[in-house]
Amino acid sequence: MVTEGKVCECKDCIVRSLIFEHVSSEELGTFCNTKREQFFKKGQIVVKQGDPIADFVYVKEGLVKLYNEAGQGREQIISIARPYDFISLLTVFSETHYHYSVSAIEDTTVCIINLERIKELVCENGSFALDLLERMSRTADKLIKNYNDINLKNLRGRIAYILLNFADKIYLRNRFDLPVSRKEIAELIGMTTENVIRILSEFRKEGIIRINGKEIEILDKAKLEFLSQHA
Amino acid sequence: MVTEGKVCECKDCIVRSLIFEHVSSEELGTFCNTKREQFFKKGQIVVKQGDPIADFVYVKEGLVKLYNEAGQGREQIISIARPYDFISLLTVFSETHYHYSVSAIEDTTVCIINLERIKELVCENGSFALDLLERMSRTADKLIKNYNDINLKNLRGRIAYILLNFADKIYLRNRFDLPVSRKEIAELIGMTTENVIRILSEFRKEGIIRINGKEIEILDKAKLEFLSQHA
DNA sequence: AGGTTGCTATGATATTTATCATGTTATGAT
DNA sequence: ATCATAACATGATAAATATCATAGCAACCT
Repeated sequence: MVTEGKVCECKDCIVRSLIFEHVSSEELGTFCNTKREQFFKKGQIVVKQGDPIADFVYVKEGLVKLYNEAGQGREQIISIARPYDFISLLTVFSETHYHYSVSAIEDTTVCIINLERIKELVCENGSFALDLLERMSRTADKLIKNYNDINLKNLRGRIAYILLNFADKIYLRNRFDLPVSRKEIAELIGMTTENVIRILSEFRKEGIIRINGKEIEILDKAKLEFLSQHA
Repeated sequence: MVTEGKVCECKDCIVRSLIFEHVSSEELGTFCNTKREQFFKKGQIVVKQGDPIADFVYVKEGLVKLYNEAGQGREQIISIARPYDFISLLTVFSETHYHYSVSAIEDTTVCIINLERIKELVCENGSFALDLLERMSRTADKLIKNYNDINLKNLRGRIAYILLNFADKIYLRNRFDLPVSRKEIAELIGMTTENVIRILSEFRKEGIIRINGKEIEILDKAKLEFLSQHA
């Protein structure tokens, strides 16, 4: 984990207020002295699988992917995280080394807090502890639901699902640039690269989407929703 | 959730000491007054998806399955939980209704604590809060790893994997009675019932296992381990 | 004890998905 | 601007998995 970075200009950081709404001004001041921001360009590694865990990290701005390097150069993408999502939440309290890697898929700024500080705050502030339990609970639940949803779908359903996810959850519009390659989409939803390309081409031929390189425009959202639900 | 049950005879409950090792005798006394045990016969439902969440539940003795009723009468089994595993951990802090059902797959005793009491303890006792974060973190991490492992395997690898899981993690021996049907195995590892039956038959013909109805004996563990890793 | 339902088992066939090969285009480095 | 590499795209074929059908056995209910 890169340890340099300037101290957070806290008054501009809306992420902080969402996370630490139960923290008093005094406690907040303490954090401001130690919290750091780090900027990563698209493609850079934020957290490396196997590195010792020292920090609590969350996304302030940008987009990252969480992935598992499964051996033989293979990757499995676990999720794509955006602002307000925690990155390392699921392992930092139970392991000494990161189980996943995190890298930026768009230019990204993360906030970094020493994990010991977080643990101290958990011990001192019950409301904060409960809030953290809630966020961890929600993150885990979402992942499980996602895994189960994906596993029930055929290949067309999966592509429909992920396109709708980009449109409705990440970019909030029907026209966007994919932040990842076809290969990475395959790693995220458990297909091969060629099949991702084929299904996207089918959707283009069927007039469901328009493709211009990385740029995707959804033309028939109702059809995508149908495919996502009934596949 | 069934609400009747006799008060816990705490001195016999080794589960309690594992979970609440940071709790003082005074706090423990408070819990003893409110914690309840409930017995469920194989097949009975412990927690029903959609029911409002009021309790914190864990397995004292026996075996349960966590499952998602996915519509059209279909189930997806998320995991099998045994003593010391939490059952409802992943949703109780972030939702108002259970996202999963839980039912006993062997005769099972669970301990039940009112969730508000747990939340109060989280607020009062920082060490307990940290311990709970660690357990939740570990549970979630295990599930994610399991999903990712399973998704990389073909059908023979999945059957090998689940048989080894029963042998090494649940029954701690190479000969055991399956606690679930072939259909439920299919729901756990994402296959069809017929394929589970076929692969088990293949393993029997290849001399890898011996099958006697629900009773399974592993004859060639090295082969199973190989199949689990290279499929 | 008998009947009903669910589970197990096997065979045949259909469908889905992966793999391999080849060519084109885009991107990044020099 | 050029070259090399990676990504995208398409076609053909193989492999894996699901589906459908049928029969026998086990478990549960009356």
